[in-house]
Amino acid sequence: MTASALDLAFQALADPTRRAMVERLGRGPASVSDLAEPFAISLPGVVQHLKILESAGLVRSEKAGRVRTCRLEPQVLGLAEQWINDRRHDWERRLDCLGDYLDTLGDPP
Amino acid sequence: MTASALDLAFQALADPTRRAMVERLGRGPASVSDLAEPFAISLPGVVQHLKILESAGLVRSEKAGRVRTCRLEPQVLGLAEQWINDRRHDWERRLDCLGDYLDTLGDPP
DNA sequence: CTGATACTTAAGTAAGAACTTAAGTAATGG
DNA sequence: CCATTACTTAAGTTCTTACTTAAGTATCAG
Repeated sequence: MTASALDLAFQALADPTRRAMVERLGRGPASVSDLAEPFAISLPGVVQHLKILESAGLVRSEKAGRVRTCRLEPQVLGLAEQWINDRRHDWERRLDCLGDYLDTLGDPP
Repeated sequence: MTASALDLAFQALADPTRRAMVERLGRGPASVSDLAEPFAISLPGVVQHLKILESAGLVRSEKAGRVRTCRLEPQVLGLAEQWINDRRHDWERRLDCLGDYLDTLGDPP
């Protein structure tokens, strides 16, 4: 099953380590070692998380010399935000309609 | 590892079947059978998805007679949206600072 | 009462996720 | 050069997830 952009984005954000990495990258670019520093896990573990973030399109990285520099890529974050926003709007619109309906009941001709 | 509210929310939203269920519930309450109808999976499969949505706090359900009615619970959706929003704001603020810095370079006294 | 309907419970399986350790390679600083 | 530093690759383990089928238990309609 080829996962959609939203599948990959939400899946990537579901892990606390990966969310912390995204939080770090929100404050500016970082090397792999920088990203790894706050965590108690091995470096290959961090790199695996990074790969998941990259294949979700949330992060981009490039290597210069022996240092790989990672940066946040905000578009996909926007896509996820938009999906949630749409759901909430659906829900709010429904409450409005219900309100209108209740108004008609309490407001006879 | 006890998962946080955001872990549970993003994990729940990472599955396309569950997102479709949330989309459906955004348009109004539904029974378990209603929710199951669009999908090619078994009813117990649907109920398992529903449990995940409920324990993430995204959906609430109650049983009347033999029918369980499910509704969207928008607060946790708001929590997830807020987290994403915060990351984007961090990122945008950084670009602003960079812009200011570049302005000072191009604007000598 | 009886047979459908609407779930519910239990148990099993196959694939995926999140690590690990061990052993690389490839730049750099001295 | 040569030892660090900064990753990279490979492979193995364990836990979780997303299903499945089979066999329940309450309702409700006639």
